[in-house]
Amino acid sequence: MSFPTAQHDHRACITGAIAAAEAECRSKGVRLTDIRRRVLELIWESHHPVGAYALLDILGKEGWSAAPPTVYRALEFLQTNGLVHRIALLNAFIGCAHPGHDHVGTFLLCSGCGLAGELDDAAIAAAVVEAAGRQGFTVLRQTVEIEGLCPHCREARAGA
Amino acid sequence: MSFPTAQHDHRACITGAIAAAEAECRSKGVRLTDIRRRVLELIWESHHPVGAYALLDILGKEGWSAAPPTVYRALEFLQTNGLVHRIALLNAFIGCAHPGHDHVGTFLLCSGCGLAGELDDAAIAAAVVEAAGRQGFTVLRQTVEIEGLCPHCREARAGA
DNA sequence: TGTTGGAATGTTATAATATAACAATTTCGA
DNA sequence: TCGAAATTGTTATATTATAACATTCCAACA
Repeated sequence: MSFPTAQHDHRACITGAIAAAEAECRSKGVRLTDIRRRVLELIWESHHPVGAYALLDILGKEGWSAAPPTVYRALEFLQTNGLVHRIALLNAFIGCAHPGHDHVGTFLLCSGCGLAGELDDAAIAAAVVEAAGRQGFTVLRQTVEIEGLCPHCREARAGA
Repeated sequence: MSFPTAQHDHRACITGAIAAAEAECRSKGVRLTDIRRRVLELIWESHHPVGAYALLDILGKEGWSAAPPTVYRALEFLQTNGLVHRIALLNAFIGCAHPGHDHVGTFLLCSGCGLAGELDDAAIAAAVVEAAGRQGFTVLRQTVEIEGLCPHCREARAGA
């Protein structure tokens, strides 16, 4: 699973994600340039899905020559290479928990705290393909975004 | 099912949708005003999901005093009352095929022709709740958007 | 029947998200 | 080193959505 928990080591998580991205890019023969790597790091450093303009602000403060296309290009590269996902409901981006491993993007979005987690659930994907198939529809890509309450926020709400 | 087929009577479909909306609003004690009804009709008249600004253009040409808030307010009302759905991937709106009947929005979006259909599949919804539940996550709302090829476009592609 | 209060709409301005188009620079193999 | 392709810089603009406040409408009530 990958819904963030309190005790996970976020620093190590970022380092690992970058290392995995480096490996993935090497194996694909594509270039994880400075700006692309930095955008990926920023996305992983955030505890929530991040918007393009939030990334842009940070890059600007860090001294990068940054305009919207700078960020959107980096994001496009990262998406194309399976390193980040775009959450359509939020217009925001989140690091991919399983780069390289071809998979469907399924996300849990907590309405309480804003945390997001990626789910890799074969049963959902299968049910989607099955239901679509019954209509003669060929599935190319699935977007499953689940809004609700994470364990922590549910507790908090129940307690109140 | 509700993926549009060639032989369905679109005119009758719109009339029925409006009648259902009237009934739904009456039973809820909310007002389907002229502008709200017209927006709903325009959405049903379109064979594809429609963007807010496309609606705005049409309303303008029809002589309504229309600015963005006009349309967005109508859309918000229609969404709140379960009469239209917003497709997050397209920033566009589609008539709800099952108003009144509380349900999850699951959509088939054809990448070939742009047609969209609504699916009401209990198995997908159940799989989502099940998978989320295993993470201790309480589901409030599901967004399932399935991109792919409708039967017609698949044929066309295969033939080419 | 007049009035009054909340709902709905009008209007102007602007925020937030995303892309087009073209120039300049970098990279990397031939 | 040269040249083509990829990447980045830069300016401008398109697209989607909301804030804020004024005005109008409408239904319930005195």
